[in-house]
Amino acid sequence: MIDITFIRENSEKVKKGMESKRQDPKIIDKFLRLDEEWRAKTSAYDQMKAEQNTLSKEMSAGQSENLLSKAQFLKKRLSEIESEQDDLKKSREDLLSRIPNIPFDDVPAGRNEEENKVLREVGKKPEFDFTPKDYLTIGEKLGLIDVKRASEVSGSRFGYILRDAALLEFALIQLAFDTLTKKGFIPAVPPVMIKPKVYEGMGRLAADQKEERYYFEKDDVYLVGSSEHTMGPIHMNDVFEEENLPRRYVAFSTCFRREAGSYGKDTKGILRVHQFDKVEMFSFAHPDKSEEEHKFLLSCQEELMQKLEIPYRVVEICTGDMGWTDARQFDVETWFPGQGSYRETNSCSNTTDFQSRGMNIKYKTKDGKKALVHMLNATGFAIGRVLIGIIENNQTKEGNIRVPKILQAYVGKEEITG
RNA sequence: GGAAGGUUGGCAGAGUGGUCGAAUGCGCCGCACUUGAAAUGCGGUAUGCUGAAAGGCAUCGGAGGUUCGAAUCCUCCACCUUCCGCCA
Repeated sequence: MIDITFIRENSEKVKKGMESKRQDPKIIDKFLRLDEEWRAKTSAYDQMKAEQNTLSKEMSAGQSENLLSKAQFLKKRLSEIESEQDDLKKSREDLLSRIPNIPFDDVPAGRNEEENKVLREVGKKPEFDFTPKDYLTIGEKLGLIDVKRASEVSGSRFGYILRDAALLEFALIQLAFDTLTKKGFIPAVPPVMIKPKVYEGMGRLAADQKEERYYFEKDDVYLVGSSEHTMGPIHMNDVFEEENLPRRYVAFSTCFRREAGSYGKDTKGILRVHQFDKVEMFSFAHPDKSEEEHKFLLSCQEELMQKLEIPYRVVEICTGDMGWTDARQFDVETWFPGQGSYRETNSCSNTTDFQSRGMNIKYKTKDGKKALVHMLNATGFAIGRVLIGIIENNQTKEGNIRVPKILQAYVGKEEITG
């Protein structure tokens, strides 16, 4: 959630920010109008309530008969005002949930992913003396991926990860945890179900995201789309000592996404599925240092990719393509030779105080005051997509897959063959 | 799934209709005393909204209700603890 005082004082800036994120800036005017009405109503309510409180005190001191009729009138009037106030409050909150985080001033402006800014390309693209195949052809032939059977069992956009591919999954998880816990990240396996109220606070049930979530009506819980969603709330209502920041976690969980609105997009294979596993980094940082922390998380992502010896590029996401909660976002895109293109495998976001406000996560400043922390999240390995990267980059002429050096010890072999 | 008990400020814990935003203790902060510390004494110590400020309003797990007035009474819900059942 965005800072309401900031909207009141910087409405033009917020409108521009919304426009740059391709949201309707008129929402701000509507919001400000309602906000003002709500404040007027609140003040009227408070005044009348004050009158009632005084009256009650007088009655407790005696002479209740004389004052009773006045008290009863106040009671009736108050309940009317209260319901008007409630309506205003609801509409106001509804509008608030339609305002995203505002990008930093120096985020590249742009409408869609075509205007993202490539910062660097790292690693040498493999050269093949044959036409490289796509991961699904190789994976199916070697018995590593089965989407046909998965679709019969579970529907479209599911996959079985089998044999050495399943072993590779655990190897990747282990590699990520080994690498990151050495840097002081706290290892975690979070819940994958989350209460609506908490989810809202994380900004992940906003108007544009709700359709993306799985929801169990009977239990009133959602399935998380990422371990980010339950790692942020681990410090709900906490106050950090300043010296304990940044606090970093590396979490593993399955992620669930309805993929609503992506019909026809990447329908084949396991690139875009309803369920996948992911290692995620999460950080709670001092607001003055969150940009620095953001770069650190990005460097961790790059380190992990470099350990796999797979070529990738780093992209700064333009305003129009950014996430709802983000003030700045980098993506790591992995080279997929079978497709002849870079595809998003990692994302790295600074949500500033957009999530910490909803979660009420603060730190104590040197002069004893409390202020909101900044919250950041970054993909470690999105397993399915990394597998694609490994398979396509390390394929051999014979249709086998060389196991990246660093994973060989985990998997127990140098090459995956049929 | 069944039964019982519980949820109050950083913590412990009092409080069963009005003077309770809340006793007391611990903790924490400040001051005094002290070479320093401990001990002791004095004072302070929840959050949010609103307001230029003074102040006002709200909050005792959550939502409703009764009442002129609710931490306190009623209803529903959530969570915790213990026991039974079930289960990896």
